[in-house]
Amino acid sequence: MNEVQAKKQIESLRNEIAAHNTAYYLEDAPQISDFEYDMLMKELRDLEEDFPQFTDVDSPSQKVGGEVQKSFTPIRHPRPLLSLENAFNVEDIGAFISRLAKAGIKNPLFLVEPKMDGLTLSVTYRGGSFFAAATRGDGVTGENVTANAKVMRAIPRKLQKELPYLTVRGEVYMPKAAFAELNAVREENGEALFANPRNAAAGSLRQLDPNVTAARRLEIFFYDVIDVQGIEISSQSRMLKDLSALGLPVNPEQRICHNLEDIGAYIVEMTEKRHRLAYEIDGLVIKLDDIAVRETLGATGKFPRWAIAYKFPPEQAQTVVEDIIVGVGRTGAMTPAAVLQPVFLAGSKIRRATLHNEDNIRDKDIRIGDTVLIQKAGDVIPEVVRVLSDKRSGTEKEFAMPRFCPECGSPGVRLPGEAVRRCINIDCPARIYESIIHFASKKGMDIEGLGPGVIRRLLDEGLIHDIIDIYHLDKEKVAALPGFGLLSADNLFRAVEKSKTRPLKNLLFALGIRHVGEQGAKILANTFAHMDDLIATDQETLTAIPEIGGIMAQSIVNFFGEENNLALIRSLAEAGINMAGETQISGQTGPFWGLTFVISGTLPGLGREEVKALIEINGGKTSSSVSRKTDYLLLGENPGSKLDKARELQVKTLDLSGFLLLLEGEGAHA
DNA sequence: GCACCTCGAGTTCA
DNA sequence: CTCGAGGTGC
Repeated sequence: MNEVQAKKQIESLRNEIAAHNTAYYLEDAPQISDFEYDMLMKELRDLEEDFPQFTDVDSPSQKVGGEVQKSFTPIRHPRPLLSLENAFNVEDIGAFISRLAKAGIKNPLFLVEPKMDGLTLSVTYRGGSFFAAATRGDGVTGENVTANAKVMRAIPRKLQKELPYLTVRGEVYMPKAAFAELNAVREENGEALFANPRNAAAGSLRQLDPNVTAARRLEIFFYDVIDVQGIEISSQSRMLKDLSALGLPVNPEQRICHNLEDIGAYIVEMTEKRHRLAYEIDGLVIKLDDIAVRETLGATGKFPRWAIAYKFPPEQAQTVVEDIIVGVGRTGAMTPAAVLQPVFLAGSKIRRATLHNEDNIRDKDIRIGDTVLIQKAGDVIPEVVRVLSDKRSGTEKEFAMPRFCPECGSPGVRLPGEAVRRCINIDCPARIYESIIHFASKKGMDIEGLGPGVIRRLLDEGLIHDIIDIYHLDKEKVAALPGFGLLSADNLFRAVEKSKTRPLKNLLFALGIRHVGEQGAKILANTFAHMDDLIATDQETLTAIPEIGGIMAQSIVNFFGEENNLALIRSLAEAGINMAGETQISGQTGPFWGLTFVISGTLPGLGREEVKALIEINGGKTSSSVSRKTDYLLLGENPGSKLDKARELQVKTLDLSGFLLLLEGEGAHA
């Protein structure tokens, strides 16, 4: 094809796609199938790739799957969308029921529904017509996704009855089959795959371009009325019938239960049945059916008292340990990992699982060739639960921890009383590589664009050998690297330049002094006015600092006793890196003064570090684990074991909206 | 010396 | 998130 033909073809494809895009906005306009639409798009992309001279930012191909969308307008919910307390076993539900009994509720009636694994959407109708839709967001403020919800066929434009006003809450999901189909197409097109239907649904709904949403099959089940004029709501079961009569999709799978036994039986039934459902569920929601009774209960902290969410136990899978390999970390720690026969588990393909240390392998008696049961701890990190020993054939090989570093051959030493074996060679290539990653990381010098991949290449090409080389890179040589250009080399240089002004605490963390982590670095940077003061100090002075004991002090003194390290710091100073400490934030002020927070799970909208900074600015402290001294556990999505601990110790919990309310209200000590 | 808080270090997949 | 180990208070 010549240029002229290509240009013509590209234009006509763009027009055709644009026409279909507009058609999606119009009711009952003729629609092409998802498949045809994708094919048109693919053809356009291919052509644009072959003839980049015709590439145009306005092309419909550029609007799909591009950059992360950030321009949805925030919408404040009329009433906060509360999240539910979680139950992980029948005992938790038992406790929930006894709490109800204690509150004087006799013969309660429960409505139990599947807990859809999707994303919450609130939809508003005015005069019986679709008006707006918003995501849950943090519960108080969501994102306006009206344009996208409008193209979802599962959400009716008009209700069967003309209510003056209705805001309902539902869960958007992508059926398993649609998810599989979508991923198959994406794979064919060489696009990134979605990990699971929920991510696919979320990704499809949160699109700048509603055409993408329209092309995906999204469904919704409604299950709650936030606000209504025109009908009386007396019970959950009645409400579901009413919603259904209005033409809103409602999950037919639901059951009335009278007691813990009923609920337990339903859990058993659904645990088995859930794999046969067309959509994914991650638990069951147990609600008091009677709305009037609910109102006598109200809400505790941030959860309504009248409902609880049961979560299925983590999915487990069987696989075979094909090998056990040993990696070497920044400190020389030799960490064994199981290479697994790839297996799908909870939305991702698992190939490896950490085995922590040699003792763990011995305790669980894990051998190469064993069939093992794995699960994801906290829904993310795979772990070997146990060996299925009756599947042993006798050909399995016992694993022996190597005595020498697999990277450099130096001895690996295990100190008495320690669980890990460490490579003792300070110049071990693996250790240098990991040290540089640590140095450039976010909590370290925060050099954007200098991640593991780039560092690997710079090392391999001999452009860097050590940390200090980062500040003496040759721009032309970087630009000449495969995959690099003038622009990316320039960006890297700018990021390196920017890192020179980081606060001292970042530098101290970046240096990777043993036993000095994020917290330790912060304390040191607040105590010493300058790096030179820290270098000149002695062990005694260090030990006198709160939170710094003998071992940490020793480690710090040792570090600055090494000529290599001093030379590195001198060179860094010459390169212009900031060495001045921070003036301590003083004063006992802020709404959170004296309060300790622990964060669990992922927080929608806000990053963990941002929340942490927010707490500290307001005088509060954050900690990584729940204890009796914890004032609040801040709950994100999918909280892990910290929630169990908090419940055990009766620590108060907050979700993000409750947290923000606390901050605004300044009633933190009430 | 012990119990209990905290922190550090390593980790998986998209 | 989990594990191990350092720091502190009793």
